[in-house]
Amino acid sequence: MNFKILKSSSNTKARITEFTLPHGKILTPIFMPVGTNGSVKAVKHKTLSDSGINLILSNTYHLYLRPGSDIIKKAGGLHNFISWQHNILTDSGGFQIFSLAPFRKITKDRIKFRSHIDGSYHTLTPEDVIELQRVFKSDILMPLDVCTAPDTEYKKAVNAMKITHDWAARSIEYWKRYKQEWGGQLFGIVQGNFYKDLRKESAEYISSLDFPGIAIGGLSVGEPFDIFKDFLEYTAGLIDKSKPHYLMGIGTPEYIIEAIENGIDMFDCVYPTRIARNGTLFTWNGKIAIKKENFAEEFKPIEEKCSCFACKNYSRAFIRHLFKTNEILGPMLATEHNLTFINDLISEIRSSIETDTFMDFKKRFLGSYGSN
RNA sequence: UCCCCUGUAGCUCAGCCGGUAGAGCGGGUGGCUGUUAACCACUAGGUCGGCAGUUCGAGUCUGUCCGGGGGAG
Repeated sequence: MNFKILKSSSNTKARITEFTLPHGKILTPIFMPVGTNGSVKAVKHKTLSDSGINLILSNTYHLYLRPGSDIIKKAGGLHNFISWQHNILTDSGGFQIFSLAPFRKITKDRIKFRSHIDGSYHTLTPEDVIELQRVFKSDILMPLDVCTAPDTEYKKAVNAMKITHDWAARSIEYWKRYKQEWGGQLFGIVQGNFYKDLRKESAEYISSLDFPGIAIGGLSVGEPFDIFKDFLEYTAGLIDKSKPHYLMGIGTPEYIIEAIENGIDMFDCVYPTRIARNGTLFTWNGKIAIKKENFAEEFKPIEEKCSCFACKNYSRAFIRHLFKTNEILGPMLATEHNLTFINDLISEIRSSIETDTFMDFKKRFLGSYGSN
């Protein structure tokens, strides 16, 4: 994978790194848009690649249920199936089974659950989940893990962590048998809920295994921002620094900045794309809800400093009109804009790390963006 | 001039045999963080055209005036 740290901030843990995946080189920090079903909702693949995005996230659980791995196998893998020749990280689906399955039972060696689509019964082992991602030919694979809610009692958190660790070891063993086939990289996931001793144990254990990258899971699951920051800082400080760091499921500009400050290299989130579809847009002066009446006659772009297609061609008034009339173009333009905004934010952050002025940038950004 | 229909929230309209009003849209607010989400939740607006009757009680019945729409001449 050839992981290299290109630049480190002197007064924070922020860093610029690069590594190579089967479908091209990754420069971090990087935000991965979420395309659960192989499509980032409301945007074409070309729109993504044109704006420099070369790593998206898909979901093993969703793709396993629909269309099923047989079809993806017949298509020649996920890249061919969805017609995306850049990198794909596939999440395992542990989080989905945790968050949405109406029925689930986790035992020591497998997970049983019912489909959210038709209620059908399914069983997956950690090996099955790696096998699915092998069929997909994912560039980054994630192992099945057990995610827990913030209010989970200690004993249950311990149990979930132990199962996660056991499955991590099994996943890596299975992956090692086949990884040469296509070069996909398996990341480990740190759990431990909101207990520092468990976070420490998990970070150390996952770091001790032979994963090419380390992910932090189980954060940003409903806890207050201060708790998130506390556990992020604590956990990120304990993972192997010679590997890429991936914080799962964030976020907003504030969360992203916090993550980068703590040495996180990669993150993914539905937030920018989902709020876009729901009519909320990022600007350097904070978010705006474009459907509000006060934008009805604003003939300027969403964000003057933005170079996205929406900002180059359309006014706030028109985009509001698209949303009010329920035109599909509204969510499309909004999504493109929000992804561009996050990309621009991250490239500014990268520049600030280059010049070792990350904290100055953070202060300046939050000063104008606000902390909403 | 006569006849019929009609006047209820910003808009379009519901309100059975009378018991002090609702919806959709629009407005406002909040939410969305390893996607079951172009979604969800909450909220503000009405002396029911005016006046006078009947009635214990009228948006609902009666009279009349005013404003719309249609028809006949």
